[in-house]
Parts: sequence; C-alpha cells; structure tokens
Amino acid sequence: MAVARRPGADHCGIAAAMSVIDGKWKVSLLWELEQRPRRFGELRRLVPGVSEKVLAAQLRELETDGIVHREVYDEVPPRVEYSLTPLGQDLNAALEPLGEWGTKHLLPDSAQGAGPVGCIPASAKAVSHCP
Amino acid sequence: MAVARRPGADHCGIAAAMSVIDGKWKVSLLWELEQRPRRFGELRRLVPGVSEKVLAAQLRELETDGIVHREVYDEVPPRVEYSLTPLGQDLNAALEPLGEWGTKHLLPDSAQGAGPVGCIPASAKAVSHCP
DNA sequence: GTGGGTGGTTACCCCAAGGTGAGCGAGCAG
DNA sequence: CTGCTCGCTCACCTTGGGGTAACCACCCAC
Repeated sequence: MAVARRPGADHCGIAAAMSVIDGKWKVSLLWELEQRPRRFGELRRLVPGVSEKVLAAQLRELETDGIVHREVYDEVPPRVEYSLTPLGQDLNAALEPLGEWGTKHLLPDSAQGAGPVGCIPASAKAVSHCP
Repeated sequence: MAVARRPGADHCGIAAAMSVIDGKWKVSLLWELEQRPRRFGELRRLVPGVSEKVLAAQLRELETDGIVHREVYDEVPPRVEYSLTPLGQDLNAALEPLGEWGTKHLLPDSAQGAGPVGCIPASAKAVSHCP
C-alpha cells in the first residue's frame, strides 16, 4: 500500500475502502477486470508500465481482500484467470461516482461525448485500458 | 502524493480523482471540513497523528486542486480557516458510495445502526473525527 | 538447440512521502 | 523576563512501495 496503514481504517468506511484500493495499479486492475476475466499476461499487456512483481503482489492483495477471484487451470501452458468477485463488482460500482467526478472536473477536455463515463470510449477497438 | 503520479491521470477520471485524494490524510481532512470550516490547529487536533508539516502540505495540495478554500484573517493571534469549495463538496459526495461500501463490507462490526453512513455516529458528543 | 510463451519468485536498489524537531514573529498572561 | 499560542517553514532522517533484472519449470515450434 502506498500509504502505510491508513489512519482509522478499522472504524471508518472511507479509510477502509481507500486502504483496499491503495496501490499504484489497483484501480487500473479493477477496471480491466470489470470488462471480463483476465489472465496474468493479459493484464500485464493491458496495464502498461506495471512490473510483473508488483502486478502479482497487487493481485494477491486484492485476492486476500476478497475483491478478485483467482482460478488456476492445470493445463500444460499454465493458465490463471483473475475475475471480480461480487464484492469487487460492488466496489467498482462504488467507484463510479468518483470516476464521474474526475472526468467532469479534472480532465483537460477530451472524449466528452463518449461512452458511459468510465474511461474507455464505447467505440474502443483494440485499445481497452483505462489509465 | 503517496503514489507517484498515478498512471493515466490525464485521461482517466478515476485515476485523476485518486491522484487528488492521494495522501495519507486527505480523506480525513475532507471529512472534517465537510462538517464546517476549520482552523489549522483545530484540524491538527481533530486528525490525530498528522504532523504539522504534512497537514500544511496536504491542505496546500487540496487548495491548489481547488478542493478547499483558505481564508486568512489578519488578526493578532493569526487565524486561518479552511473550508470546502463547491468542487470539494462534490468530491465528498462522490466519495460517499465508497464509504458506504467500506462500512458495509469491510468494517468488523460496529455502529451499524448509527448515523447517515459516513463515520461519525450521529450521537457524537465531543468526538468528531472519522478515522 | 534455440527461441518463445506460460505464471510466477527472489534479490537488490531507489526515491519520495511522511515523521521529527527546531525556529519564527507578534502579542498577551504571569 | 519568561513562557505560551498560532500558523506555519526549514532541515534532516526513516520507511517501504515500487522498479529492475535474473531465474525457474514446463512445453511447443522452428
């Protein structure tokens, strides 16, 4: 976590939530996983800039927090799929207003007529990652 | 900011918003300022654990981001009051679902019948800080 | 045998966020 | 004269999250 144990995470909802999404890439991962289940290498490609070590670490944190589910398929090229749990979907929903606020008030000016509100323009072809 | 320039903060609403509330104490400050305007020393007392240096720094960041307003009264014991701008109030509103999610899914179990949803039990007497 | 792709782990280093403590300039209480 | 309050600022120092790179074991295609 970027912020060492957020103060009062044990009795304040916002602080607790913040401590869960704390980590440079967590919201990006949440965003990618919201689309559909993803594989490790897929996430690495979709979220440019993340290192394998940190990707593995943050996925593991999200898993122990009950946000993502990790499914290992015992095939011959090993395969692992990460997906959002119901809890994770709730979290993403709870993050939506924040994203709305950000796009409305902070973003320079772009894609103002586009999709729902998140990040990806609804017309996205190959590009799919939010940040 | 705890996380060095969140990836894609320039074209993703959530990342942009996260970069604004990034900082160990920002959400606590937001919470305290939502109640009413506060003075510097007041905030220091309300948010236990924060150092003066960091308090000043994060308030300044919030100010340059247009989240809080800083009013200096040129009196003889110097007085400075911080308050939320409309933008800051919007931000706080956008954070509410996140707080709801946190209290519902993360908090051990406490004050479940209490106030609105944020942090403070509606019956708060002297205690008033959220985290 | 060489390269690529699979999903990781390990060791090591860096830097910025945050903590610590001191000081300041004016005024008032004792 | 000393100390206390208020709202900071300035030097340090520490901490740990994140980056870098090497390595592993297994298999397939060339």
